[in-house]
Amino acid sequence: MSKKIDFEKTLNAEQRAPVLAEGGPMLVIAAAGTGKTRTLIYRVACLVERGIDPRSILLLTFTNKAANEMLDRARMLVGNMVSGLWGGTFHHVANRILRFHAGALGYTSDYTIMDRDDSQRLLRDCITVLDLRDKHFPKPRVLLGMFALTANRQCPLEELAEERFENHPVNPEDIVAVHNLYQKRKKEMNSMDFDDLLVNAWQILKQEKQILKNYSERFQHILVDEYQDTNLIQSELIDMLAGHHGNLMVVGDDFQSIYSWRGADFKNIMSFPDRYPNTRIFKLETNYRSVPEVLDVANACIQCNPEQFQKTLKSTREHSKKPTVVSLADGRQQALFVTSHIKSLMEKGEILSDIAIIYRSHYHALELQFELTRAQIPYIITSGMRFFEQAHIKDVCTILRLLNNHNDELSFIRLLCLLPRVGEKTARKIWRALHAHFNPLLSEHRETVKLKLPAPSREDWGKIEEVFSDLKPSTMTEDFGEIIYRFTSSFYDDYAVETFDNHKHRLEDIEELNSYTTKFDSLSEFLSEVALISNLDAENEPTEEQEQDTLRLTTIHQAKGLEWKVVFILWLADGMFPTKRAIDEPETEAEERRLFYVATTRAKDELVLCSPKVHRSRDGSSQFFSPSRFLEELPHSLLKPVNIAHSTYRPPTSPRYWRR
DNA sequence: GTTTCGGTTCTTTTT
DNA sequence: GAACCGAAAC
Repeated sequence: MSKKIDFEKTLNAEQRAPVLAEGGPMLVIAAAGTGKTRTLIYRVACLVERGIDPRSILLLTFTNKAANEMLDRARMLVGNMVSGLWGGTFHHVANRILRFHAGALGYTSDYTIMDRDDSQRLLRDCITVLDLRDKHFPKPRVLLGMFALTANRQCPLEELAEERFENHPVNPEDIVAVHNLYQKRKKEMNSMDFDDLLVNAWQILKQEKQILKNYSERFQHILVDEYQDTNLIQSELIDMLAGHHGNLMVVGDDFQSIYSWRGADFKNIMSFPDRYPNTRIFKLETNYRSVPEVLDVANACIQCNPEQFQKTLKSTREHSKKPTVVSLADGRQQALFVTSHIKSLMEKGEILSDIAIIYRSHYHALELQFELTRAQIPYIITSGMRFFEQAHIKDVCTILRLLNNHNDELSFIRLLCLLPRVGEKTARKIWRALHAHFNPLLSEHRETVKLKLPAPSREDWGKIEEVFSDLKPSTMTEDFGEIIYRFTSSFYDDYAVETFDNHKHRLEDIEELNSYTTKFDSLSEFLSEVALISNLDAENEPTEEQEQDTLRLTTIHQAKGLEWKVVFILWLADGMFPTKRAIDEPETEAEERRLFYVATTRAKDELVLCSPKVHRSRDGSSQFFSPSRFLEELPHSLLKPVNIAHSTYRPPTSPRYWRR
């Protein structure tokens, strides 16, 4: 039994009010850096301390990282009393519900979760099947974005398509046809994409009254983080679960709503008091994080979004220096400047893990990565290619996925395409010959594949067969890392050496994947996690030496909720940040501004805003930019300008220089 | 008929 | 780099 928490001492009055409140609906408007996470954790701790069974608490977060952090910190407060609490992202919780009840929608509980790459491949095939492949037909990634919006906002796809392609030679009916086929194919494959997880969980609770009753009776206390970024489906899921008892605490900040492109609607937070008439509203406005000079910039920035509900961050910290704006010639000079500035910070005794570089888009940091490597400054990137989305990781996972779900066409195709002289056409033909069903453990199934394969690939197929031929059933449930080991040693090691020039690195990744399996009790659980977690390094606890001394590079989206002593924001140029697409689109531009607000409020002590003038493409062309409107619209007195664009720096002459 | 190879073009943000 | 397209090779 842990000792009593002293709420008086550890929380301020603003935080204490929602933490110690009785039940009922509560809306906590928590501005950046005001202890939002702290409030949620202490609320959980308070409930547990009052004797509430942790199993009746549901804590919904936006990212895996936030969920892990909260559960860890709650554990520190009340010890193992939090075990049994359901905490995680909406997708995790939806998945957990669906594993029990997917049958009600015609799935089996072993359904596969498709990641973005899977969805795009399937979509590409649907377009081909319907004979719609054409230069002017929208790309899979565009369609996928639209499908996600219809799913998460429950609005008709046809209208969305008409609006989106008003002046394009695209027939909205074709888009609907692709969508229908896509939905059908997923079901045949016993697979769900990310949106299906939410929509199907919602569907089950809507149609199966008894299931809804069970869950809503179980979860007597529901807490939701980052509520401003929920979409319609998510808010309805919450409303269904919490509807009866209304013991619902949502925490958020409309200023930090940065996911509307994914269907998030900050009207959810604005209309919360209307949906729950006896809502108590709490406000957290005392910022403990940033020096006043940083908050002045943040406050001034968000003033430019007239539609927002105005509130002002109050600082508790001593005055310090103003944020600097650095004018730079181009991206390379920016990289050089950031690198040398970091070096001088290190000389002053700053540690790397207190510094972060944040940016709008992944490619904004490319030149910097190059320069940091040259300067031997260690860094970790919380963005870009995700660990589990890399080709070699996905290749290895195909056999596990097929063992788990025999209808997983995408994995079957991917597996066969690893063989020489086998491409998509051949693989699909064999899939049809198997009647869209392949159980790797059945020798007759494996034999059918062998007979249909072209001669040059049969030898390699034999190597893959070895993995399954004398597999003990216990291996599949207890030690599926063994399957990965067998697959690599008999087949994939050689394949990797022939296929990738960085095979050594890739094989190390596979070993890491293998050791990761030990954390899981079942194959199905492991595969779910692989699909739902985005980045092994970023979302799991960093190892000690990483935490000790590495610089962090991250997109603003992924920096949400985090803080560093020193923050650099890259590419504050009109057309980069805000992006070209957002300029003169009032709503998107407002969202970009909120993004800038999120970026600035990550800084505790020092904020450095970088504004290069020229972007050099790899083909040698140059693009000129004005400074970001987010800088121009701020009162100039708030910033300290530094101009090094006209120093002795000479831009590179050869574009080839950039090729790595 | 299919796969593979080589050249070209483009990169928002994520579960 | 990776996704896409057209041409060469099997």
